[in-house]
Amino acid sequence: MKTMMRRAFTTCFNSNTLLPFSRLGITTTTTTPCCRVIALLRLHSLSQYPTCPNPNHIPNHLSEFQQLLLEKSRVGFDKPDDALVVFNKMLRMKPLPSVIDFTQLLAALVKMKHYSVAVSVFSKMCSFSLPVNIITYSIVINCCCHLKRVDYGFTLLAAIFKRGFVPDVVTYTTLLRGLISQDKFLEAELLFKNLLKQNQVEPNAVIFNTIINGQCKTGNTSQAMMLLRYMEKKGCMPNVVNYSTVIDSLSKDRLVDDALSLLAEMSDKGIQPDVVTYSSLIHGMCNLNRWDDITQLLKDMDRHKISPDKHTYNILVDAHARDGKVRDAEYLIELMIRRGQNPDVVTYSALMDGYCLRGELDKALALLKTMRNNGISPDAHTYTILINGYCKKMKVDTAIHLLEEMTLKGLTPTVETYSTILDGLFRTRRLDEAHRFYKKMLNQGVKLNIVTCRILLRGLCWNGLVGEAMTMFHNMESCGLVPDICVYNILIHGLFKDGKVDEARNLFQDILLKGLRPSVISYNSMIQGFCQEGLLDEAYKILLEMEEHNCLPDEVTYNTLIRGCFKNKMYDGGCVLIDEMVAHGFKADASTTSMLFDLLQSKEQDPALLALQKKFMP
DNA sequence: GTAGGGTTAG
Repeated sequence: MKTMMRRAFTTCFNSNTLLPFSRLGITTTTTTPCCRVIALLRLHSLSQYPTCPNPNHIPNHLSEFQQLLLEKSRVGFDKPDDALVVFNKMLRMKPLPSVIDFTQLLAALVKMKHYSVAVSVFSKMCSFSLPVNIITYSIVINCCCHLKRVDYGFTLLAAIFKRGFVPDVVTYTTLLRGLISQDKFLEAELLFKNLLKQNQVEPNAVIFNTIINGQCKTGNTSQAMMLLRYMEKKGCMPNVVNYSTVIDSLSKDRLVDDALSLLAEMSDKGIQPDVVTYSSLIHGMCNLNRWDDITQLLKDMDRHKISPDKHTYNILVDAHARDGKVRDAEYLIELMIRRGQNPDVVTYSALMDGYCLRGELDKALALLKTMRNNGISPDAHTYTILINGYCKKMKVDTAIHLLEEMTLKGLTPTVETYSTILDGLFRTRRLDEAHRFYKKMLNQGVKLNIVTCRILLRGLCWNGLVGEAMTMFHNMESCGLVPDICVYNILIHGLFKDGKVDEARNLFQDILLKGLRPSVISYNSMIQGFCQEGLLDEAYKILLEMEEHNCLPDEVTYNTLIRGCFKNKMYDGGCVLIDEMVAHGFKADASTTSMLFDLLQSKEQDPALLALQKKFMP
């Protein structure tokens, strides 16, 4: 009897309904697509790397100063004072070193990231009336930008004009980058437009890319694409960096097929893609689990004699680790070492994330030690991954201990670190501690982001404090945080769970009023809420509304509604929906299947139920 | 020949 019923299921719902292994990313065969990726990498014929020139070789035609400087820029200025020693030596030289020599000193300091020292050397140069030129100024403006003082950069621009120098395209590019890095993209765009309008600069691919990149980073990839077209129209041929920037942004937006079109386009135009172009695309494909495309891209790289670099390997290690394939990730790391690409903190953190996702905390912890033994310092992100692993296993005390440890090691916990622990405290229902911890993180000056808000709202709802969640929701905008669709979804779910149907209904209506689009999760939450309350009519109306708003129902939508029908003894409706679901290519999930299983065994004498039993038992 | 600005990984 049971076998017969199971057979009925398999014909009706296709196979592996109960255990959709492949969709969980768990595969038991050995010829998975990602294995092919690894096999391909192993066969990659491009393991020859250009030999580096001997870094210890110092040409003997350099001046005494230049030798000193070259030495310093290689070993680095241990203390900023070293640079001042060199500077003072230069001041005593006869004849006085040239403007190029002094500018080289600044450039060497920039290379060591001693931006503030460079600025103070420059101001000394000015006070001694030493010669400077537009290049010197551009370097110092760049330092100001790195020190988050783009305003000083503009003060220097004024000084440039005052002294009769002419800012060039590099000067302006530096300033634009400074503005963008300080979230002043609109100002940057305005300045750029004015520079073009007034013919102040002859724009090149770099300055265009600065703006293109700014548009990409502010979520306007389509505008970046338009600028790519515009620069070409203006006679400035886009290069591989311009294309790679847009391709990367498209890949991040999951528009990988558009990214592939751009790749084809650049090849048509004779612009050779490089390892960055391919790595960006591979990253995009990894996010969508499009393993066949990854294989194809790696083949293309091989054909074009482009070797994967550390970034490429890190992307692949991360993709495998996140897919739970830690053995493959480990193997990729071995492979990258053999290919001369040294794994770094990003590589090992990705692997650690894989261990944590599988709950293999011992391995994750052991990896932390391995990293240290290999001279790689775990950073704040590494610790956050580990902390997240412990929180997900409900071992919040260990997580808090790790937070203390990282602080002792001089690492600054980020908002992600704190949010992770907060989530752990909520999950373990340690409400008082969550509250205290939240206050503490605010006192630390941590700036909340939208993810923290989601954690707080979900934590409050989860613990039956929907009222507090709603209060927080109403205060969000005063903190400069705009609720997104996830926030609405969390609250709708919470309100229904608390029986607050009217409030949930109102909030759902607010979504459109706020100019947001309900996601499939929003609709599913509404359907689930209405079904729970026995409001099947309203639940069904939501399904129709989805179709009106071009939001395709998914497996969860149908399963929720079908279970709602069964629970409310609407067997006919459930039956129709099952047919519709199967017609859309979806299957019953485990919970619906077991519910139906029970119904088929039921001895209840409902005519609709009998019809249902007849339908599923041949 | 000589000094400055651009794209990728958690």
